[in-house]
Amino acid sequence: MRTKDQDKQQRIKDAMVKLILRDGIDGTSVAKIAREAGVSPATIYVYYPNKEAMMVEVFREYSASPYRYLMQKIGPDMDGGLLIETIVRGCYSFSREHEGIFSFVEQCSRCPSLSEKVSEEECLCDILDIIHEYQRRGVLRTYSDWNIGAVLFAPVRFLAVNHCETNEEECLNELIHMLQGLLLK
Amino acid sequence: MRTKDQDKQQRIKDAMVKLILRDGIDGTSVAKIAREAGVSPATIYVYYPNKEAMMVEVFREYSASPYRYLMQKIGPDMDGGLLIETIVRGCYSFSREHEGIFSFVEQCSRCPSLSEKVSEEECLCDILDIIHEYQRRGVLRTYSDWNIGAVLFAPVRFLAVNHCETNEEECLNELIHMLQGLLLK
Amino acid sequence: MRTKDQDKQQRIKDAMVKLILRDGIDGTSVAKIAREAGVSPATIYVYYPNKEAMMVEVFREYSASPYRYLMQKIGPDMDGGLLIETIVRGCYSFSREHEGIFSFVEQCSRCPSLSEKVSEEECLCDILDIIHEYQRRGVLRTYSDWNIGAVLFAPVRFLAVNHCETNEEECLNELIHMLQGLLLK
Amino acid sequence: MRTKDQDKQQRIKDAMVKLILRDGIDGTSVAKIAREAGVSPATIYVYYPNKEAMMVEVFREYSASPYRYLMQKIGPDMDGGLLIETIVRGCYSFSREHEGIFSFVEQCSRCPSLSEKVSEEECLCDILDIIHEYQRRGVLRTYSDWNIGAVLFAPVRFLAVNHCETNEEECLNELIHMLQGLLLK
DNA sequence: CATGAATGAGAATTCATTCAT
DNA sequence: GATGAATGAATTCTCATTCAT
Repeated sequence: MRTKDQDKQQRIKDAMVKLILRDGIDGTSVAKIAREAGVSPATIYVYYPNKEAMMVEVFREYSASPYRYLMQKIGPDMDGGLLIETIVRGCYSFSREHEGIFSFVEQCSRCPSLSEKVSEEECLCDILDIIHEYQRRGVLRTYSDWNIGAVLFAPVRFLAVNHCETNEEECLNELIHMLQGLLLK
Repeated sequence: MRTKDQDKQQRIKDAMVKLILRDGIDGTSVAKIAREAGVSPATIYVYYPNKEAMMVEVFREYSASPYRYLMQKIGPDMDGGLLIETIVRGCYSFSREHEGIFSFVEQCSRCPSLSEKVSEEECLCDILDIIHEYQRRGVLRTYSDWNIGAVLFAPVRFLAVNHCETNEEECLNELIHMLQGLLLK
Repeated sequence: MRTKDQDKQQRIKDAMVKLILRDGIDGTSVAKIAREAGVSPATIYVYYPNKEAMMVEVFREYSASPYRYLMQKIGPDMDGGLLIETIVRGCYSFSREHEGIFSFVEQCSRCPSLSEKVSEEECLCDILDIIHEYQRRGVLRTYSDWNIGAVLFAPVRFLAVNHCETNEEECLNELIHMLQGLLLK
Repeated sequence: MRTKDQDKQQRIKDAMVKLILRDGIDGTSVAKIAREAGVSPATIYVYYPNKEAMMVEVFREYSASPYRYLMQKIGPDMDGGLLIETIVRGCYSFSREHEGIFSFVEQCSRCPSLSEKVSEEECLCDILDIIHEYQRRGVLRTYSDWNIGAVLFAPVRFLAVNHCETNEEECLNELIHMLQGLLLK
């Protein structure tokens, strides 16, 4: 018995993400993924029962990853302003450092068949816990979770998606400033 | 006969939008669109040179439509608070009244091959002109266009995409309130 | 608009029958059929929605054909003995002259998914009407339809399937003789 | 350990027969058989060199089984009428009690690549020896072996295949009566 | 002996597009 | 302009079989 090759599965995921960044979900076939990953198309079906399930599973896995990335940047003793800055800047740098995953998740979350199977909510969970703590301590204003999520993450992703690359830095600083004014007490 | 043709082309667009809402971009073929529109696949090629061009053209056309929709709701004599409320509420109601177009544009704008051919910027143009006017009159704070767009449109779309249907109304009111605080002088 | 090519559809059926005779149902793919018929695999799907439906439709069509063949050989003024001889000999010669169709029908009628969709009964209908007439006229003994069908058709097909090619003629004569004794009054 | 192995091999055969009854020869893959048998696909290749050989071997084995089943029912001191009744009734009850094997053999015997490798003749052998004995004793008429086989087995299988389930019993009684008339002196 | 992983070849089917009318 | 027929290329996925343990 040969044992399942963890590395192989990772190569499949990487290939998928890379290709979807380049060609979009609808331009990415199982055969292409296999070629890019250096495995046979049939091998993919050892790891996933079908393309749809593969997409859902990888989407589920990666949809949390920007939040995991953020969690590592956030320290427990940050003040409110730094927290907001860290989140916004972190969101943006994630989209640059992990362009593939970022684009992959953005595409999947807009695709009806996929988005209904993975909820953004769950991923937000940990971050919201921290926000709640800051709210309890009177550092951040208390708005509903949906709106906190909406203003903290959507605008910076908007910038990332639309590649306003001129004045990137200034733009980001301004947004941070805006959100600090909006959310800090 | 002009009427007939335009009607046919409209049916093709409607079919495309309807199917992409239901099945996603990658689940929507020319044949399906033709069937849904009640025309022959070949007929589609009378109006568009190929599928890609069709997608781009319709995307281009519809990507401006939420902004056109907004422009009709905005009056020249609104005060700043109402302007913001109208924009946010308009964005949201557009996503509900034109679910297909909203989802279609969201999907296309995340699809690499399409998004690079249609810029969000152009569509924002008219709205930004109005915002600039309000800024000049000292009603709205002056932030860069990108950030104005980011905070005015991205969060409300975030709510629309994630279907936070419980407390929809409250949520929206809160967001409006937040943005008024952020943008009004 | 190109019109559907009746000849093309016939070539598809012929190819299917020919290949199933040679390679069996499970050795016959759509691609092989297409190649044999000189059309593209995709063309087959212009005529049939899928392979299963194609099989069922052609099976249905051909399952009646040995009986149609027989009907042409049977005259209204035959005496009972000749009727039986004609049926038995006709069955046998059909299996020889239309080896493909014979084998195709035999295979399909044993295949669970196909046989449940096409009933032998219907095909027997016309022949049984004639038998009934002979029974009414007191020429043939009255047995149930199922048993009439069973003894008239099954044994001769048994011979055809098992290719008892030595003494083919004698064997057939003997069987005719047996059935005349059994069925004639 | 011998027991274990034979058990495994039997499970493979059982799985094959069960699946072929349900899905037909062409719907039954090695992987499915393995899953149904609770073994690895690779294990099947421990017992058989390939699928074709497995089919042939099991077909050969099982093609004799209705005749073995019959042999157990036939006593040496039966009179001719009872012999015929026992054969016909036995054939029918075998098809009901061992539906899978019956359907499996029927399918295989129509499949060109398999039927040419297994001859019905051999299987009939023992039964024919008994028939010959009855013929020698002047109890049964002397017809050729092919025709004896044809009338004794084909009609009752015809009934079994076509599931004339209404009046099953009467139908069978009638057929027995017919064949007694035909074959008894 | 027994296995799950792995695969090249091929399955059925759909695709975007063009052809002939 | 409009169409259904036709198709080469590509799709997703399964196949029988072998490999490595």
